[in-house]
Amino acid sequence: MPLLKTNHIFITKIIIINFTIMKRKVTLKQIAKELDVSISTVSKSLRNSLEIGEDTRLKVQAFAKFYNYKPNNIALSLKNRKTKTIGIIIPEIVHHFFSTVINGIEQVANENGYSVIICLSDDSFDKEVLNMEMLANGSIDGFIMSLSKETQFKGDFHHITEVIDQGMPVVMFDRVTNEILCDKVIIDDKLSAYEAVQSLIDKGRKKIALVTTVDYVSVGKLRTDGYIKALLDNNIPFDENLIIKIEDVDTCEIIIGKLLEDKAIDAVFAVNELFAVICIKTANKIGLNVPKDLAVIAFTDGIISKYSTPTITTVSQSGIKMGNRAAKMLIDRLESEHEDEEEENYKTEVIETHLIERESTN
Amino acid sequence: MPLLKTNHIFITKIIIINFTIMKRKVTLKQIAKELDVSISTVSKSLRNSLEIGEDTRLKVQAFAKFYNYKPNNIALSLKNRKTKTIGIIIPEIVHHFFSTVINGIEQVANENGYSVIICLSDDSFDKEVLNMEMLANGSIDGFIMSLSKETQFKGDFHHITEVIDQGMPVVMFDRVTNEILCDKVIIDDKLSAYEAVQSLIDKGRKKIALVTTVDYVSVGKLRTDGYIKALLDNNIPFDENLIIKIEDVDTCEIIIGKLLEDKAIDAVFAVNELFAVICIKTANKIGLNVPKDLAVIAFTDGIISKYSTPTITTVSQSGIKMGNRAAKMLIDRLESEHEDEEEENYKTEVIETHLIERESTN
DNA sequence: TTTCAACACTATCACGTTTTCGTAAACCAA
DNA sequence: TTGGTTTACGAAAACGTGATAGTGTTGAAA
Repeated sequence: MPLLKTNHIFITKIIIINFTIMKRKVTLKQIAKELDVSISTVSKSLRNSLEIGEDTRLKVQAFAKFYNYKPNNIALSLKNRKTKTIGIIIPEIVHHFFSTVINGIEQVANENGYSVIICLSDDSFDKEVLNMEMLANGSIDGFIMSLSKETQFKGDFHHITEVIDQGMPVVMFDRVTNEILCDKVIIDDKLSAYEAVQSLIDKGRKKIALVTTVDYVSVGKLRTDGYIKALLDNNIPFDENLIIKIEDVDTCEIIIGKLLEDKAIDAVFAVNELFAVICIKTANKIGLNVPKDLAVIAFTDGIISKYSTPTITTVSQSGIKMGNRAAKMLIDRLESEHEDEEEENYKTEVIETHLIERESTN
Repeated sequence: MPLLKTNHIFITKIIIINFTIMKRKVTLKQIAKELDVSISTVSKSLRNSLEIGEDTRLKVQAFAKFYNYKPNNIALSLKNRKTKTIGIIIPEIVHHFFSTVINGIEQVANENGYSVIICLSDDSFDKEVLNMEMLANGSIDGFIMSLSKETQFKGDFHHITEVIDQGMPVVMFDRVTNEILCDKVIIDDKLSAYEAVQSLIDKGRKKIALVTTVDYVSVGKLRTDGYIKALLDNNIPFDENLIIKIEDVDTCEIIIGKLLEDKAIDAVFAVNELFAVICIKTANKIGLNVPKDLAVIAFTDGIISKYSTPTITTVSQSGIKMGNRAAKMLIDRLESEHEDEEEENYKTEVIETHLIERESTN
């Protein structure tokens, strides 16, 4: 109690403690003990409650400041039953699109005082389930996720239903499914593909191939639909042999080579920029000039398209914007949830895309 | 109590509860109440303690399983005073190298039951400090980080010292500083640069330019040292005008163009693949052929080098491996910390690099 | 019959907060 | 003096868990 009576004693005492506990995180309890008051008094003083007399209040505040007291997040999380943390589950992170989405999420999250905790499914169903279960046990307030390939293939979404049933909000983006009711952020894959193919047709291309993924990936399917619709709307016969579905990136060069040589293609629409750049390289090898002999458009604008030679015309989907929107939707739901319990009006937001014309189409 | 006497009643009861609390997360307390035993009994039953009679034990386990009981992570974290979570702080995530490091960290973390929580500094000192303070208040057990440009520029590391003093282990990678004592994972930037430049010299290149970042970025500085040493060791006069330091990526093309046109360069060593690909594109524009007229080597092997035309020879530093090692070091320290308090023998691990020869050097 | 152990469970505390409620002491009016 | 209102603080509960330390009943050995 005489501790703070004079500045001198105050300082002395602090230095001693300083050496003793070595700046280790200080708690309310320790402050209380040191200052010979109750924990409640310390807590209230730090929140500047008028319940506490000014002397005590200032004393506690000074002490706490000196020790750099910060409330323990875990304790707060437990007490408030919310963690101010968003869980992100994505198939992979070494991927331009996904990392831009994370960036977008992180921006909005940070602005609103949320942290993000990231788990990778590696496109594996089991890892996706495991990670979700792990995070769902109290670590986070809500999910933002994009489905793994395997999950889309299996069509098993029980792990997602489960967390939603537990009252934990989920926002899905890009690779979504109709079988789950929740907020979603997507682009209009079909329309964007349609417009891309239409732009090729407008430039006089007649025989347009599609290089896509296997069917169960939702976006691949939708983009294929858009491709077909564009052809049919322009009275171009649809030839199934002009669609190739890549399963393994490492061996796809051969398949693409065959396509280019055998079919007298004059344009390629690729569902991602990796496929597109491989097409260009393969075309060059067999003596085709891009864009003269072969026009190439890729879905998803990334770093490759920008720096490839020739640069690649792409359908740009802003990952940042998707991330921003997804985070906004999730946080809105988290913060409103208290007021009106269970007024589930799920929304699906569509992010606009636009064509970035570069050298690979003339 | 008669609840579980017959299967019929058991099921009925469960369905009723199911409708009532809607699969909301169940706690020990709720199970205890429902089964009319104490919380301790439930807890012990679930950990299969022999203290509890078999009947009760099985009953509790069945009930818990049905309700998909999982212990609350936050409560565990508070109790055990560890979160099983690793905090990662990096300058940016939309960056091939950093995302591979995250991937590497996540692998090892997951194998050891850890989650990762990621914060981006956006190369800003303030954001780095803020994020660290946020995470240091109990959210994580330790840090893995790479310094932001601004932090390196300011040379202010008090936020890092602070968390280390609090007893929280820190592992730094790639962009590190000698001013902080902690575990580190780096590559031998100087040696790797030396070897890259030497390989250019071995191929007969005489006038080798260096395209690098501003000096305060630690790795940029080290790579410059290696470049200079290689030149001198080969009796090639070192010309300061052949070093250009890029501050702004968007406007650097002009500077690079000037360099190529004015100086009759026959090779470029770029400290990252972005600079390298810009060099190639600029060279092409002014009529230089890569690799005939100009050889190009880049530091850091990424997606651009692989798909650029021509493909780019690079110094490969495995981000995955760096991430693996960093995570291993951190976890080792976390798990051993209890046994021998403060036996701080910090290590610096050096990840080997190797040259990946591609088309941009002949 | 007493004593001791085994059994099967329960009470309590601690982790670090915040918050609600309670209560002495002091002051004031009647 | 009595009753009532401030003032200034403290006790305790709660969040969910797990460990430690009980506790009451039963059965068996002495």
